[in-house]
Amino acid sequence: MVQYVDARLDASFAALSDSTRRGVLDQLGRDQASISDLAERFQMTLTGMRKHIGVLERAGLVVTEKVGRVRTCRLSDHRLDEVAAWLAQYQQRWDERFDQLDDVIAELKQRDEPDRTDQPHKRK
Amino acid sequence: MVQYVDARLDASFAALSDSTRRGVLDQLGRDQASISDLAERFQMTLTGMRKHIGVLERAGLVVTEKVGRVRTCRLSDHRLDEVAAWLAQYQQRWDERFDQLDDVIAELKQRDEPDRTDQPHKRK
DNA sequence: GACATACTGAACCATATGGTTCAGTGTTCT
DNA sequence: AGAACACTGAACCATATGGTTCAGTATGTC
Repeated sequence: MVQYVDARLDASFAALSDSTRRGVLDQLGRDQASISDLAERFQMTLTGMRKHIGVLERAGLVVTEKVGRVRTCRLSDHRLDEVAAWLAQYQQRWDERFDQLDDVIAELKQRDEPDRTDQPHKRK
Repeated sequence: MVQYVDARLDASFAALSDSTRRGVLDQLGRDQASISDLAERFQMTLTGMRKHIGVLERAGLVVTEKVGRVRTCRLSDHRLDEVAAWLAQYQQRWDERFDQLDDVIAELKQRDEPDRTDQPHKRK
């Protein structure tokens, strides 16, 4: 099951790694749009845009529905929470790591100046 | 200059779209490591790991330094703030969009039943 | 000096990506 | 019925990705 989360993270990050696709998400955040609309706005062929939409769909970020001859694209209810969670955890650990560095530095300082034992640490 | 941000976002998201690389970041968050250390832990050849490190370096997420014959890898001070900012903005707009949908639905209801103006909104 | 270690670079492989063109298919408009 | 429209699918292209092997090079160790 960890693998599924991993695969979804892979797909989400990969889908977001293209600025055209980020632009499409942005656009769909304003209003739903057809493939033609998006192709015109981002100056590319219908086929090209269809592929981007396919990537976003497979990543679960966009849903589409075809009515008559037009396929309408909308943001899905996938709020990128897993991505946000990964990122938050990364940043938290990053901060902790630098707190530890602070501690090490403080300890080294204490070793250098052993009589000043009541120095406050910056963070933590 | 918007393009530079775009390119950095591209590189950051692309770097994060592989679970081995996310694992490496995680590992480096605990402690610095050599290419050999990482290659062994993630069960791949030195050359393979070197490539992943190259991707992470180019994305600015990792810095390396070669001393003697060993290259040591560390997290860089790049805290993924741009990525976090993009994500936060996306989620914020996503929320706003669904709030707007609530409003539209409420208005439609009012138009259908003009005498019942005090109905509470239902959150989708 | 001989040998092991740690990495590097080139070459290769299969597959994916980001795009195109071109030839359909099905829908809507007149 | 015929034309215009919106999309689809296949084929193609150049480049990137995620991995490998193999043959170096530089650096430590005995």
